Amino acid sequence: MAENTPKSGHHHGDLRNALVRAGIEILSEDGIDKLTLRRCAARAGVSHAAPAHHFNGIEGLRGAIAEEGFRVFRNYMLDARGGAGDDPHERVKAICRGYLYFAQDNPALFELIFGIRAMRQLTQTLPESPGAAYDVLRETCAPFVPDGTEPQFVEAQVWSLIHGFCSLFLSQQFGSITDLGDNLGPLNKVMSLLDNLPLANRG
Amino acid sequence: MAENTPKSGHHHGDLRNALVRAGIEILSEDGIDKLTLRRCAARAGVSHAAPAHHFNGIEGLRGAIAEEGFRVFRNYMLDARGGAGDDPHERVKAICRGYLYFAQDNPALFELIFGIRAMRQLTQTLPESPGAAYDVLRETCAPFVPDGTEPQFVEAQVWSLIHGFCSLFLSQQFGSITDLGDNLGPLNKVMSLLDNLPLANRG
DNA sequence: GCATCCATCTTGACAGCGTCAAGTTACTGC
DNA sequence: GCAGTAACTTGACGCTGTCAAGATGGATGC
Repeated sequence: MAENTPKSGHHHGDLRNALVRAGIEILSEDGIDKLTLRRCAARAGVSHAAPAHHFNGIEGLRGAIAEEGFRVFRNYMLDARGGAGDDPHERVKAICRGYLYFAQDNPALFELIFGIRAMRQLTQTLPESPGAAYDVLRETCAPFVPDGTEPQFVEAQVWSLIHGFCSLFLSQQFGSITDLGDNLGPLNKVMSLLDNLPLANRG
Repeated sequence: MAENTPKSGHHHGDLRNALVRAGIEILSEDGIDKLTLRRCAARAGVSHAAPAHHFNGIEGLRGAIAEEGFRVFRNYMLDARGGAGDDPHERVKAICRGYLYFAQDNPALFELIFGIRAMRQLTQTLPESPGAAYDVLRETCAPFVPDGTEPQFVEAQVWSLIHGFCSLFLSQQFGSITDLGDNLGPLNKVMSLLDNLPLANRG
């Protein structure tokens, strides 16, 4: 990332990436409420108005951080799926595990990229990042969509289930059944709804 | 509501409820970003610092509005379930329909009460309101939980599925398949995951 | 009937926020 | 070496939540 534009060394050199990095640090240390242009500026050691110049306002900064967030998110799913075998059901459950691990490890980042109005805006203004993450879902769900039919339905089933679970998990709605560190029991139980997902018989 | 404390007519008489009402109006007219203490004060015709006195800060105001939101939310589920018959699967799908209708009719209120950190806080500081709504889920899921076992698992399955669906719906992730006003096709398809939910055989 | 108390609400101030206009700095192209 | 321009600073503005201090007026005690 930092090697992307190393030679554009005007004053700071790589302020844009420094600000994104500062923002991610603030997110994980202080939470989403403390993610402000001025705090990012202070942490990067520049004036209070510098970030606005690079990102065209707070929404631009959040978008840039979200891009990085989607990249991390996608890697969580890919890593989890890499450890699964070839069984299609197992692969779906694997990306869901990655989804949950990402939420658990990066709660504020999850909130930033999956907040309702944030997500709506992101899919419109910079669709590539969520798109690349969605592709992982699409590939993994492919064995379940019959040839010639729309894939969105199966994808919506899987996505709704895991997204709802993670959102409720982060807001501590499963307090009594998910307060253990890596007890995946509740996740597995919820995900068992997908056990009956029929495989498409391909011609 | 207004009749709850009619006699405490000091200066304004019922400022607390007036502020909650103003807040709900602002939410539906201008969105969650515009819900501020000062705007509520202005709409209610009082000084800028009056709301803080009643609600002990912005979080208190949001909590009071959320209480009302949960009441409305619960009624949406009850209304939908009232129109369903006795079939347990149909009743579950009915409350999910109510869940979605609530989200559709009150997107900003949905965001207020179901935002991740908001929800976490609400279940701790004023658990009665979300609790009353949760009871509707619990009752409706009861036919699926075997005697003597924990009900949380089935509840988590249903809740995750519908909560995820509504969150993604509100953030327009199902754009191409849910842009019709009352086309419940996508919801029904996603909810069909629950068709195989086994009924508990009661002794 | 009157004094007192106190909850209710107002006023004024403060720091932090995003944003904008104007100015300064330093690299780049010629 | 000079002009042009991108990068960044400075200072100001209005809006936000919060706090301290003051004003108001109904309720209570006598």
